[in-house]
Order: sequence, then structure tokens, then C-alpha cells
Amino acid sequence: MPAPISGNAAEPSLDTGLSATPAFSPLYQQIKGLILQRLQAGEWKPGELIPSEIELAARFRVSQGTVRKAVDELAGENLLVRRQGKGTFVATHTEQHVRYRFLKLVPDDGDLIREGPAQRAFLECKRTRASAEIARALGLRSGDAVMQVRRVLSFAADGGAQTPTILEDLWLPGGPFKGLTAERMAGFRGPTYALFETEFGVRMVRAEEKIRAVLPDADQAGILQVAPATPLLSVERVAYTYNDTPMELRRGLYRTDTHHYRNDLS
Amino acid sequence: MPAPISGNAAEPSLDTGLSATPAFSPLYQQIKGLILQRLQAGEWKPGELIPSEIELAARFRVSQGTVRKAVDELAGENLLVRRQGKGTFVATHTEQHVRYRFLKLVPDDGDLIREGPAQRAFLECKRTRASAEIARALGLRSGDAVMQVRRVLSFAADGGAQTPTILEDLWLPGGPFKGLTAERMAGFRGPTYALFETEFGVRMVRAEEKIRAVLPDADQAGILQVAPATPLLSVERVAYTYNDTPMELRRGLYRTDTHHYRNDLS
DNA sequence: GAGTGGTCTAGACCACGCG
DNA sequence: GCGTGGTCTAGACCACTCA
Repeated sequence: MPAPISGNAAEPSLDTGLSATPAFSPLYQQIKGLILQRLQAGEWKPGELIPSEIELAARFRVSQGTVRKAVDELAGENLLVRRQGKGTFVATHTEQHVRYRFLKLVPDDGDLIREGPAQRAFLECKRTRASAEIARALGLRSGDAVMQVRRVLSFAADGGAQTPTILEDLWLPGGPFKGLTAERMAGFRGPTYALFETEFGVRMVRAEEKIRAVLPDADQAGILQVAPATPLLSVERVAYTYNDTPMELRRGLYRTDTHHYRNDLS
Repeated sequence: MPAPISGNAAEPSLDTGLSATPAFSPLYQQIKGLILQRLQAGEWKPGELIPSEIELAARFRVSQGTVRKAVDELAGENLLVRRQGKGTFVATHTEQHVRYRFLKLVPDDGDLIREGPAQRAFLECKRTRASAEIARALGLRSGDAVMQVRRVLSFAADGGAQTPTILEDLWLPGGPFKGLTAERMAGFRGPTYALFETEFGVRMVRAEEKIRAVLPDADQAGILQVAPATPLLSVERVAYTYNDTPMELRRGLYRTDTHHYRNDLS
């Protein structure tokens, strides 16, 4: 139980060699950092209950209000989930009441009902070596081992027939994802990121997407059952775990004839 | 200076006819509502300094901490901007150090420098009547007066030549935007939403976008100087002012050969 | 130095979930 | 009824801005 600072009021934390700016950091930020460390270290695992504010306050030798502000920020970043009367939990993709937290493609008719969590078909799951481009995105070196997955998501149209709507290629660093197979992915109930959490201990925290309009090649058009001249959304995503470490590169092709990519700006 | 509640602790606010649930609302939420009212009423205008926390606390008969929490939330929603040592200001699109807060199209080479705030050409600005579709999006009735604007944004390519990249059609309710002309828009320095603020008193607070991949018609292809078979991003935006009132419908076509739509997920 | 927002504390009470 | 997070208060001190 490290006492993060000495006095009562905040002080410039550790002195970094060149102290151009004293780099004042509020106490609650330091507490936030300490909590983050424990999350990264896997001390508190996704879905688990973390110590109560009062206990954390005692442990860190600060007031409950200071812990509260640290936890507030972490909850705002979707790393923790507060539940009044129960406690504070490590956020998870498993039972996140919003399934598909990162999937912004929604049916045109505002039906959020999501007719069954989409049908997934895994076309490929192989171990390969990272190209320069893939390596750069994942923070690896060219030639490093990576897992490559290709899958198709189909959504039920009006009649109930499944329409292939998303074609995705995933690249994952070979180390953490050793042992990933199409069978394991196909057999898993729930979001892919939930599988990554429970089976590989990798929790995706945030992601960046680059979106373009493109035409599919013959292969892609065939898989998505569209004419070659059909414009599609190209969605390139890099997903990060704790500490801004990239852990997934994903290239998706979205049909937008019955769905659209929805984004809220503020 | 209305005292929002009677006692010391929070109480269920006004009793709504059917009191199925007492609808408990924290004090700071009520304060937030009161501040919002004043913002909507234009009592504090964009860019202006609002009263200090201490004065607001006195005015509302609550503690500074309660005002602080209300202001914190409003700042989080980009309605207010806090500046330490100076005060709290009403947010504005004018000098928002991030120009183009709602424009997510960025050059492929991560250069955020934004080579000159884009060159704008206004092709049209006319008063028309709302179609059923436009009316629905803007919360009007079919046939109501609307302003319709068509413009092209061009960005400098490597050499320095301007490349037409965005073709946008805007629809605005005729009432608030009476007197809008292409000349006024062309002559205005700064973001369009800043013009709306200073010239028409309409402040855009948030927006929703629906994105698809499409092919341009002959007209559109000509304006954007692309082949007819070039896939483009279709970005349909509804922008809202206070109180979730829609005030703009915007349909954009984005070229994505040198730029991409960037989105951060968390 | 005065005024503003920012941090930190300590204590009280409330709403919620659960046994 | 207990423990949790949620709200509210009052007061102290710190960091920043500007005259």
C-alpha cells in the first residue's frame, strides 16, 4: 500500500531528469494511474468487483473524494463500471448491455433490436508473417508471426433470409493470440472482443477507424454477393488494449444498401 | 433568483401528474437545467463569460461544489468551456481551437496542419419549400420554407493545386435563417457554424451522421471532377441546437482518394 | 494581490441492492 | 440492516490570469 505523496496538498510527483516544467499532477491523477497499473497487471480481471471506494481511499491514504474522482474518470473511459449499491466493476465486453460496442453499422430502419446477434462464418484462420504494413500498424517487426482471420457477418433481411453484409480480415499479434482457431471463434457465444478477453486475456479499450468508399475486387464481391461495381464502405480499425498498445488490425468491407454507419458528433 | 429546492438534501422535484416514479433528480441536475435554460434563452451568448461558480452558487442557493458538478457536465458536453484563472465561457464555434469540430475528413498523411481552412465555393443558395423528407428531418411540415445551399470544399493537394473534395447540400429552416445568401456565406471568415452563431443566433450543439458508400450521378461527378464510377462517401448529417431541436440537414459527398473519415471509438 | 477555476478533505445523508 | 456508490456541504489551499 504505497502512499503516493507525502504532504496533504498535491506536489509535483517524481522528478524526471529534465525538469523543464515541474509537471504538476493532481493527486487523483496519480491514484488513477495506480488503479490503471493494477488493471493492466491483471490484478483485477474483467467483470470482477474492485475494492470499494472507502477501502481504496484507505489503501492509498487519500480521501474518498479523491478516489471517487479517479474512478469517475476511469468509468468515463469505459474501463470501470459503477453500479450503485453493488460496487465498481472492471468493464467487460462480455455482458456489456450494448453488444457490439465498436460496431457502428446499424439497419436503416432504426430497429435497434438487432435480429439475432448476426450470423458469423469464418472463412479462414491462419498463422502467417506480418507484412511491413501490418507490422507497422501492430507495432511489430516485419516478418513477426501474426494470426490472420477472415470472416463474414450476415444479418437477417426482412423475409428472414441471411444477407452477407460485412467481410472482415483481422490481424492479431501471434504471441498473445497463440492457439486461436476458427473452431474456437465459431464455437464462442458472444462478441469477438469478449472471446479475446476470456480466452487470451486481452482487453480492447479503444479503437481508431479510417473509413473510405471503395469498390470490391472479384473475390470480395463474390463473398458479399454484390455486383463488382457496388460501392462499399472500407473500415480500417486499429484496436488498442491498455497503455495504447495496438492489438488488432481489422479491415472491413460493409454493404450499405440496407445498413449505414452511424456516428454521433458532439 | 429561484431557490430550486426547499430543504438541504435533494428532493423529488415538481410532482408530475402521474407520479408512477417520484423521478428523483439530484440538485446538480436541476442546476444544470437552470443554466441550460439561460443558455437557450440567449441570456449568456456564445463566447461570453458566465458568472463565477461562487456567484452562481449564491444565486441558486447551493454550495459551490454542486454548481461545479453541473458546470462540469455542461463542459463535458461542449456547451461551456472552463479556463482556469479566467472563468467559464459559453462555448463557440468561432475560435474553437479545433476548427471544423464536426468535420471528420482528414488527409491520409496524418498532417493535421490543414493547409489553409479549405477553399469554399458556393454554387447555390435559394429559398425553397421542404419536401416531405427534408421536413421530417428538420421537424417541419412539408412545404414549409427552407434555405437550400450547395457548396464545394477544395483542399490543396501536394503541388498546391486545389482539389474539389467535398460536395455538400445544406437545408436550413427558413424562419431562423431568413436573409441567408451565398454572398454572406462566401464573405464570412471562419467555420459555417460560427456564421450561424453570430449572424443568426443559432448554436449547433451536436449532430448525428449516417454514412454510406455511393456512386455519384453525372452532375456530382462533374463537380467533384471524378469518373462516374468513383465510389464516394455519402455523409448525411442532422445538426441540433439546444433542446434537441434539429436545425440543419446536410448531405455531403466526400472523395476518399486522398482523405479518409476518421472516427475514434471508446 | 484579487479573483477565478482546480484540488483535497471530512463528514453527513440519500438511493440502491441484497440478504 | 448493512455496505455500496451518489449527492451535498463547508472550508482550506493551490494554480493560473491579469491588472
